[in-house]
Amino acid sequence: MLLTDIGNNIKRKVGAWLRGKGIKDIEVTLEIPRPEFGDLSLPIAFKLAKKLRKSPNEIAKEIIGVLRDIPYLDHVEIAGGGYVNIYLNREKFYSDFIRKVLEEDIDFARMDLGGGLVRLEYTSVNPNKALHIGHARNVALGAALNSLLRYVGYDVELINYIDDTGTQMADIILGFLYLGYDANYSEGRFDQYCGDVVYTGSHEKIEADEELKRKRKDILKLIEEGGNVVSSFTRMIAEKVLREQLKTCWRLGAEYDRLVWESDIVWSGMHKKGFDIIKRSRIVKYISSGKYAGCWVAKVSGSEEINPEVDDVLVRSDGTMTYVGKDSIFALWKMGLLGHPLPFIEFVTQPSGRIAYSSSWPKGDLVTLDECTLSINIIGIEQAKLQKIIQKLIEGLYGEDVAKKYIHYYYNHVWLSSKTASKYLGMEAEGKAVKMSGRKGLYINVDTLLDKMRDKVLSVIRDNNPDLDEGEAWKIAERIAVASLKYLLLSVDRDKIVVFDLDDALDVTKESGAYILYSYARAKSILRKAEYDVPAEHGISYDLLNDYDKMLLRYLAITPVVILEAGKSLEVKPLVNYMYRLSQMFNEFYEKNPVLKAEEEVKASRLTIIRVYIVVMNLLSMLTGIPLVERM
RNA sequence: GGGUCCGUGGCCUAGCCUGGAUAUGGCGUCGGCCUCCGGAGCCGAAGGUCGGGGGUUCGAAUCCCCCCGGACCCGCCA
Repeated sequence: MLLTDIGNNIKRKVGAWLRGKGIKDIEVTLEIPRPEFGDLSLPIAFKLAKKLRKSPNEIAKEIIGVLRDIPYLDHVEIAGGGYVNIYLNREKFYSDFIRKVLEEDIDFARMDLGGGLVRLEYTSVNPNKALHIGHARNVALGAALNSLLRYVGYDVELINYIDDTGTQMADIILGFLYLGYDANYSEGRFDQYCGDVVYTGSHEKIEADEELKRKRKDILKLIEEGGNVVSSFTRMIAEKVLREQLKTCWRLGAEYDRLVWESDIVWSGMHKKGFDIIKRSRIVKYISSGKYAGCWVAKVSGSEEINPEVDDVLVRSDGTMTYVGKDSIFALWKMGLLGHPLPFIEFVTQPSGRIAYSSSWPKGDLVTLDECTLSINIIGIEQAKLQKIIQKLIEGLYGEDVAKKYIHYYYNHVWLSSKTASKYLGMEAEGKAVKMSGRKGLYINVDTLLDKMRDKVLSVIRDNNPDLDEGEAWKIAERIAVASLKYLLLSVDRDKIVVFDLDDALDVTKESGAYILYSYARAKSILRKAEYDVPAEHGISYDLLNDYDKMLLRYLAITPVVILEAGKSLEVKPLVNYMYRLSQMFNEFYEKNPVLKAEEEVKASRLTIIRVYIVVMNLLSMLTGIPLVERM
C-alpha cells in the first residue's frame, strides 16, 4: 500500500460525501503537512465554510465521520481552526511500504496515467558543431522525460531531427570546398573541429564577402536539389559530425529511435504533400494582389481579415516554403497525421543495445508514423511564438483537441558567467553573464567540460580509495561529472536562465550532483560492511526508532506522491529536487544514528531503512538520468 | 511599439499550475563537530517589504489588474 493509494481512498470517500451534499465544484486536495500535523492533511473545510454556512471547525468534525473505514488510519485530529489532520498507523503502513519496496525493487511505484504513445523530439542540434552546455540542457531534459513517461505508463518514441540543409551547414561546407579546411581532419573530435574552427572561421569570411555569400546560396540550392556531388559531400560531412555528437549524447545517457534528416524530408517531397493538406485549412489563404501577391498566408493573429503584415507567410511568392511552413508540416508528420512514409535504415547500435534508425532517401524500409497521444518537442524558449503558430495551424486543420496534443516543451538558455567567459575563453564581458554564441566562439563544449570535471574529481577518488584500480576510478569520476552537470541543468526551473560558472561547476560539494552520489556511496558502504542481509519480511521495529529514523522513513514513503506529481505535470525538476532532499536527510540520519554499532533490533531496522533508501535512489536515478556510484 | 517569460536575504534557488498552519535549500560570513559505519559530511548563528501598488478571499509568494526592472520573440531569413 502506497501513500498515493491511501490518498486516493480518502479523496474518494470525501468526494462521495461532497456529492451527497450536492457540491460538485470543489476538488478534494490533500497535503503532506509538517510531521507534527500528521501524515496527510485535508484543508477542504475552509473551502466549504462559506458554501455550507458553517465554521471550518464544524465541517471538519463532520468530515471525521466520513473517514471511518480508511485502511491504515490511526486517528484524525482537527487543528489550525479547520484542518483535518490524518495520522496513519505508522508501524503497519511503513512495514507494508517497506515490504513492497524490497519485493518489487524500482518497480514499486509504477503507475498508469492513461498511456498511449508519446513522440518526443529532442536534441536536434545542427550537424555542423559539437554540443555545448546549452544543448546539454535539452538532452538532459529529454532523457529524463523519456524515463519518467515510460515509468508512468506511456510508450515513447525518441526523435532527433537533423537539419543538414540550413545556412549553418552550408557555412562549413563552403569552408571545406573553398577555404581550405580539411574534411579529413582526424587529430581530434571532428564535431569540435567543425564547430570551433571551420564554422567560426568560414562564417566570418562569408559575412564579409559577397562572392562567398553567392557561393553559399549555390551550395544551399544544390543540397536542396539532392543527387549531386555537393549534396552527397554535405551528407557525408553531416553524418560524420552526427556520429560524434551522438557520442556526447550517449555520455549524457541519451539515446534515440529515429534520426530524421531534413534533406530526406525535402528530397522525399514531404513538403509538397504536406502543403496540399495545410492549404485546405480554414485559416490559410492565397494572396492574389498587393505586396504579398503570390504568397500563401496563415491567419494566426487576432485580426479580422487575413493580413500578411501580421500573419505568417507559409509559401513565398516564388513558390518556396518558409521555415514556419516546413516546420508545421514536420509537426503534422510527427503527430502521425500526414501519413507520408519515409525510408529508414539501421544507423548505429547505441550503448544500451537500442538501435537508432536513420531516414535514408530513397532506399530503406518505409515507415509511416502512427498517430500519437502526445507530441512533445523540446525546443528553446526563443521559439515560443513560432511553436504557437504551428499549434494554431494544427488547430485550424484538426481542431483544438488535436492541437492540444502538440506540446512545445520549452527551456530557457544557458549563459556563461562573465568570470568564466573572461577567465577561460578570453572574452571580456560586461555585466554578470553573457549569452553563448557559436559564431563568436563564446560557448563551452559538453565534452570539454565533462573532461575537466572528471579530471578534477579523479584525484579525490584516488585519495579516498587507494585500493581502486585506475579504470574503475576513471569510470566513477566520469559518473560524478555527468551527475554534477545534470543536476546543475535539471534542478532549476525550465523558465529560468542558467548562468553557468565553470569554477562553481567544478566545486562538487554541498548542493550538487556529487552530494547526492556521496550520500548514496555512504549508504552502500554501510551495507557492504554489514555482516548479514536483513530479510525483506523483517520489517522494522517502529517503536525502537528515533526521530532521525522516522524522518527518513516518512520522507521515503512520499516517493510515489512525488512521481505522480512529476508525471502529471511532465516535470523532472521535482524529482531532482526530491533526490537532493532525500540525500540531505540521509546524511543527517547517518551523522546522528550509528547503524552497525546499534543494538541488534535497531541495527536490523536501520539496515532495512537503508536498503529502502537505496532502492528509492536507484529509482530516482533511473528517472532523472543522474547516475549513482557505489563508492567515490 | 506589440507579444511571451522571469523577478523570493549580499549572490543562486525551492515553493506558484491545484491559495491554507512558523517561506525551501545552497553559496558567502561568523562559531562549533573526526579515539565512533566514508569530513565530497554534520550542527549552530546572523541575514526576508517573496520587485512595487491595487484587487479577489476568512486567508495571497501562489489567482486577477496596473506599474517598474531584466530576458526573449516580432523578415516572403533559417
